[in-house]
Parts: sequence; structure tokens; C-alpha cells
Amino acid sequence: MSELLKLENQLCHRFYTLSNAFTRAYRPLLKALDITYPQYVTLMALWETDNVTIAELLDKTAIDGGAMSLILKKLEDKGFLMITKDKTDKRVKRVQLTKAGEEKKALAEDVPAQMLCKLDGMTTEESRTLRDLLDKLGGCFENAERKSV
Amino acid sequence: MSELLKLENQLCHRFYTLSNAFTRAYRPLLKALDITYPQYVTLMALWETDNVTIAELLDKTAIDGGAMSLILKKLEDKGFLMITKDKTDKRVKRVQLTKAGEEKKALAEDVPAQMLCKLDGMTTEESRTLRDLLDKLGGCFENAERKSV
DNA sequence: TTAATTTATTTTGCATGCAAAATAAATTAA
DNA sequence: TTAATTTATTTTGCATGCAAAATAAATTAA
Repeated sequence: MSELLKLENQLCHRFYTLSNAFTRAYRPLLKALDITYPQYVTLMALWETDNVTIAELLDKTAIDGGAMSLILKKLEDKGFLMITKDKTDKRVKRVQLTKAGEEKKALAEDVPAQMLCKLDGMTTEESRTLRDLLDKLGGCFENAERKSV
Repeated sequence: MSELLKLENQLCHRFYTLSNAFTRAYRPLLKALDITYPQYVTLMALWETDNVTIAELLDKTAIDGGAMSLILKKLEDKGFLMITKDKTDKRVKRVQLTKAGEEKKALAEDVPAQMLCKLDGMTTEESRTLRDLLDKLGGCFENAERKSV
């Protein structure tokens, strides 16, 4: 059996597993806020910088364009944001938090700490190292995509 | 702006992004084999240990049960495996590679190397460190789930 | 032994992730 | 200026990921 094809040797499978584990871990916390994980990511982006273009939001969140359409529609239905056409360029749409959307932020303040709590086995130092390696890996992918495109 | 809610400080968002990046990177390689990423994971598990229970496969791959049902059905339709009822316990189903499924392995041998190729920025040492930290993080989640359940 | 419970797997309904096609508006080229 | 091209976003069709309900078979309890 070639070592390279063993499941336990796949970096990708660890990411697959851990990414799902994160979403699962967030679910109960976010359910209290009546949002899903990608909706949370979208709101976090808006809490940082409001009144942005959909393209800017796609860039910042790395959410799929097709999915973002639905996510924004749902967040609009829930009354957390408003979508308006840009006056100058009518192709462009702008996303803006409503009062309710801004207030949601206060309720979300506790979420990151609750999540860190679940991961108490990791030291701060380890988290930092991990984060740096993840960013480096992300860079590799960007380069690879640039090359192949 | 509280630092904790910034998108760039979220470990989870890095996993979300990287897991998707991996799937995207694998797509062209796997398309040549006419399989998707979860189907590839399922086959890798079977190439390691054939003739296993669906429950064992779920355990090893960490794929969702509901999804696995469909994945196995598709792989069966493609002729890569067979699903049979266990003689002793009729609740249990066993999954077995067909000749075509076993032969697929030879075609997949190159995939891991091609993927590593895309990630050439990482040193072996960094990959190892990353892998160890990922495993530690995975352990945290298992503990957290055990606690809450 | 029959009913209640447990176990293994599938089905259902919803929310993405993705590629590709479709739309609509703006910009560039002939 | 009109046609061709580009850009921003949405829609479509397919493949998961997930929780919860449904099935079917085995095991345990009364």
C-alpha cells in the first residue's frame, strides 16, 4: 500500500474534517442568533466595514457568488441588511446593515470567546504557529491558482 | 471594533477557506478520474481496507451518513463497488470494491504527488508541524463534543 | 414470548459550494 | 454611433453536510 494514498496522510482530509468540525461547533452558538455559519461570516464582514459592494463582500468572505446571492436574500428577509442598487453604476449592488443588523453584533460578541473555550487544549503559542502556517498554506494555493490560470 | 469579531482573526474562517481551496485544487485532478472529492475519500478508505461496513466507512472518512448513502449509490452506479447485505445481521451492509474500483487505484496513485506539487512553498518540516497542530486541534474538538454530549 | 428499545442505514428538507449559463448594464471597438 | 466585449450579479443544476424523521432488523425487558 503506497503511503501517499493513505487517508491518514492526507492534509486535505484533515482540513475537510476540521472545517466541518468548526461549522458543527458553531452551529449551537449561532442558532441562538438565528443565523448559519456563512451568514455569520457575512455579518462579521459587514460589522467591520459596512455599505460595501457585493463583489467586495465576496472578496473578503471567500463565499461562493451563487451562495452569496441566497445568503444576502435571507439576511435581508430577516431584516439584518438592505440591498440597494448603486446610483452611478446600476450593475453594482450595495449592502448595508439595518439597525437590527448592527444590534446583532452585540449579541455576537460572546461567540468567539465561547468557541475559544471549546479549544482549550491549544496554547496561545500553538494557535499562533498554526495560524501562521495556515496563512502560508493559503499563499501556496493562491500561487498555484495564479500559475494554472 | 472588538478584535475578536474581526474576520481575519478567525481560525474557523481560515479552515473554511482552505478546505474549499483544497476541494477546488483537487477538482481538476479528480475530474480525470470521474470522481468528486468525497468519492475520492471513500475510495481511498476502501483501497486501504476493503469489504467494510458502512458504519466503519463513516467512521474512517468522517463523511456525513446521509451524504454517504448517495455517494455509495453513485460509486456503485459507476461500477467501482458493490453493496451487499451482511448475512448474519441484515441491518448491516458491506461495501466491496469491484475489479474496476481496485484498478482505479493505479490511476489515483499520481494524485497526491500532483497535489503536493501545488503546495511547493511549504517545507517538509512545516508540513509536519502543521499536521501535528491540526491533529491536536482535532483532539480538542473531540473532547469538546464529548463534554457537551 | 410479546412489547419496548436499540442499532444500522436511508430518506427528507434545508443550506451551502461550485461551474456554467443567463441577465443586465457599462465600456470599448469598428 | 451601433455592435462586440466586458463586468457585476443572479439563476440553474448538481453534489454534498446536516439534523431529524423514517425504516428495518436485532436485542432487551417485562
